[in-house]
Amino acid sequence: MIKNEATRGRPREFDVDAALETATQVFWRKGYEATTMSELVEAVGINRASLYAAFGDKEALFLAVLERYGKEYSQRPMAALTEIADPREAIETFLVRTAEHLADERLPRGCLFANSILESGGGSERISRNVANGVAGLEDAIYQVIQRGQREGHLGLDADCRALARFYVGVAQGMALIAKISADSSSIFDIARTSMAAWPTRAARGQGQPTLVGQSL
Amino acid sequence: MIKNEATRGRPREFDVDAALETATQVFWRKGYEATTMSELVEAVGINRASLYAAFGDKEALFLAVLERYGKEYSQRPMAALTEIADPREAIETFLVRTAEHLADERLPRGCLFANSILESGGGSERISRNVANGVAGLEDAIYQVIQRGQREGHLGLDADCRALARFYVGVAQGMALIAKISADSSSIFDIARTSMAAWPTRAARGQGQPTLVGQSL
DNA sequence: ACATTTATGGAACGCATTGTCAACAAATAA
DNA sequence: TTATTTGTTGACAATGCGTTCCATAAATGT
Repeated sequence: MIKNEATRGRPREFDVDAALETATQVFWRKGYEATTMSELVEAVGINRASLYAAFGDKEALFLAVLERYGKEYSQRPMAALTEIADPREAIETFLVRTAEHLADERLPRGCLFANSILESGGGSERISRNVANGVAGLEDAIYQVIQRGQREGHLGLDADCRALARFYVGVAQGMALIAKISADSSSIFDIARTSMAAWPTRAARGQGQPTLVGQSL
Repeated sequence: MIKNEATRGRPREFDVDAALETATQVFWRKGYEATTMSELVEAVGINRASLYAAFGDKEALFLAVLERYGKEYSQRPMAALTEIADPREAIETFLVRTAEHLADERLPRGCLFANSILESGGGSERISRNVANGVAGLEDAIYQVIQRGQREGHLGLDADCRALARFYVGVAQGMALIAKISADSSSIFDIARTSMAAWPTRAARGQGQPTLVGQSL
């Protein structure tokens, strides 16, 4: 976390959060490796040493950017998973909001998390772990929704909740990747819409009658 | 293309294709930006100048690597789309082979094409176009299979072939992304298997495509 | 044999990049 | 005021990067 207040000494002349937002845009557009500190310095509009003093080195700055991105940009899609009672509708809304996020022309292309995943391997270990944790958190949130839906009878007991959760995470990531290369945003909406056809209805084709034994994972 | 034969002069002491394969591994593991020429020189085991003489600069080498990767590694999954008559089985096999490719522990993590998508924006324009063309080619190949299946009556006439093709491309990309971060390869097989549940049967359950708030095409 | 062509090895160049330093400025606490 | 703490500034060091050059080695054609 970046400290934002000091009781003694000269106060900061720039807004930390605004600087972080600007840095986010640059990293998002160009990627971690390809972004230079000089670019960041110029974009943020402060001195080089001030940037280092406030955030540490490039890796620390990027980690702060990732954290802020998670709170600022992925909140709206993720919220659908807890706001909406019906599990199918919750996930559909999550996907649509994700697509809207990816299609927003005011923002850089793709998803910063997904972009960072592709870079993992060449980059630092901490960055990879950070992003991997974010994705794992998403899978878990989706899994909770689906499992609750199964308990409440919206899904058949034969549905594989873990596989479904993994599938919708994969769909979201696929959309993010396509959004990076496709100028036409209709692709990602096609993907979101089509993926909902994989949703298991309770009366799945001819499986045995549900047992009362709680199973899963 | 790289010339491999010369009638006059001293013959090359290394195998061009083997060098390209080694370079592929390095780029694949570390990414284009993060890979240095020194690493490539060391990995290939030849001299710096020889590498430049044979392939040109870093970008040209990477383009050669991309071309070779397309032929060497994506051929087997793609071949399923033309080999197998039944459209559903063709796409399912394509996905499974893709998953097998991604799960192969002898190979670097992820898919080189998918990994390279990130470089679009930070990297060169030619690389972006190259990768985008590859993805567009995949979408088209899948589209052909689905459309043929529709003509031959395997799919209902109400199926949206374009959306389906985009969906399965997105699934493949999502799998490639998950393969980068998940140590457990069961995730990608879950994704491949679950995505086939979105396949439209001829006697689709009455309602046709699910409704989705907001936009489409 | 000689001239020509190409590959090799190692050093070197020019430049970009990350990160740091010491001096100066501006605030608070006493 | 004075001391202290902290932010700002511009320049600078240190390193690593992609790329090229040059002398040498090894093949072919005449």
